[in-house]
Amino acid sequence: MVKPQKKPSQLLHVSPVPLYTQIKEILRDRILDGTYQAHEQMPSESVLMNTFGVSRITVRQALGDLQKEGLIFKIHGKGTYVSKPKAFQNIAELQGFGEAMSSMGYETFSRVVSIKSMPAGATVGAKLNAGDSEEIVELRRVRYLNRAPISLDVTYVPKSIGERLAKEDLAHRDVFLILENDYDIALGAAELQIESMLADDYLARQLNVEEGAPVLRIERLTLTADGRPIDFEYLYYRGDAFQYRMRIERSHV
Amino acid sequence: MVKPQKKPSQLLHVSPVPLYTQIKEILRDRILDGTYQAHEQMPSESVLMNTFGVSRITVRQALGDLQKEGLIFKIHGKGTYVSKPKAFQNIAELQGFGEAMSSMGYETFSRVVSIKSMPAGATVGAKLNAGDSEEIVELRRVRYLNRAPISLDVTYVPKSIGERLAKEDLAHRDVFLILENDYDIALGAAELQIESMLADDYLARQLNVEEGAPVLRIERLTLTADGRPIDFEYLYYRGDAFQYRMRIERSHV
DNA sequence: TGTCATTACTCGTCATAACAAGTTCTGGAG
DNA sequence: CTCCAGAACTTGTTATGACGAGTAATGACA
Repeated sequence: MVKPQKKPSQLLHVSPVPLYTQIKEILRDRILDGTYQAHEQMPSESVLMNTFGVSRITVRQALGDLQKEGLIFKIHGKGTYVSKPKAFQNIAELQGFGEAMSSMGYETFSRVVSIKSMPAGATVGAKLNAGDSEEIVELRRVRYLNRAPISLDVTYVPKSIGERLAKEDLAHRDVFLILENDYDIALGAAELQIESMLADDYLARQLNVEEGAPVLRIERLTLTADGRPIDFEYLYYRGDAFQYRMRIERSHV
Repeated sequence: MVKPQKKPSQLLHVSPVPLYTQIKEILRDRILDGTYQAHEQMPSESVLMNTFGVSRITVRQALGDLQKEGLIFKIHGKGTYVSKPKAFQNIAELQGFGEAMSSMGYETFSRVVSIKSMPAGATVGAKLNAGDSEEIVELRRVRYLNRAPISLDVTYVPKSIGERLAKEDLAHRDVFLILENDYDIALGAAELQIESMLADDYLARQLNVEEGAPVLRIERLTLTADGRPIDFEYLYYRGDAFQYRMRIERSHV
């Protein structure tokens, strides 16, 4: 029997959005607007079942999602509680190189080493969700900080974007900012992978270091807000001259 | 009706560990040992129900947990697939080494190289908000992943905490988890600094690499939830054997 | 008064059942 | 042969029911 609801709220049973999502949103609102105060109580599952007129499974799925978000936590045998509002946003923020440096007051510019169209190949193709033989654009730049070379950036973007980027002032403008401001592409998250390696001959020349010097190698795949990969880069930083800094938050609990 | 199991494996129905956890472990093992190959299919839910002799709810809970761990992903209407092992591991979340690795199903342990009390000194003192001559505890551990040395951790904590830690099972337990669970210290954020360097003689011996091999050097200052520094570490990772992965979000929009 | 068993609450686990909503394949109609 | 409807799969959502396990308050007994 699917009795929609008697007294309770305006849950839509025929809606395209599932019940547990609707309940999750309602509860989240109540937490954020203070209806449920930080660090105590929360109606029990059976109470929520009655107020929303749904089954326990549905309530538990809503609560489970909120727990994953870190908004609430549960204690077996006692109840469900509202977390302290601490863990809101990751301070780990996605920034381009120039963005980060200029916000710290450093003078930067980039020298474009090369920019060319080529087949994606297996590795890059997989990252950018393109076929091996699909044409993409590779952009190589050396970034300078206070006139000293600091990193080599090898950037891969889809051909459509690469051809537009080629016309831009890449020496002074950040790719991230061009994508966002000029092309109206909302950026979402990035996946990073960091490792340590030794400079080979090519890298050593570009970064003006000895061959065999330590280099920080970062692989970065940037995604748009809706999750499509749009920019894949290898960043080779001089190990002696740069430190990658970030701040990360402990999840919930 | 609680029919234990007919043909299937050795699931313990009376065990203190829930069925879905047992199934999760079994499936994770099969993924890690290659029984289920990367990036294609996985038995469907109904197949798993039959093979394990459990209900769909139980299977789904096991699969859901594995998905949260990033080992698998699902496609509505198609099936469940094994993630490519590269597929990030997680997010901008503060985790200890063991925590991160064991959640991926790897076997880890630590060898305590030394643990001693000493004056903080200028650098560490500044990080931990202590006077130069204040006594602090230094803990050196080599972390092993599948029996191979993977990193050297040099940890500095206030004397009061260090003396308690000295009595703990540091070979198998994460300092983060001890602080949170046993000492009731809520952790907040951490500040990281990453750079690339070459292994010196001492590091080379500890990590079993050649002198001059690339090493990832991470400086990490961990703060409690209320912002007090509590743990300052230098982590030296073998550059050839480990990659530091993370996912960060674009802030504003 | 102090101890302990009972009870009533909480969340945790698991079964059975049904339908919805995607995907893929197949077979029949044109 | 092409195209499209439908079957046969998949995962997604939801209901109902039951018992287990942890917590806290009650009340009886010593």
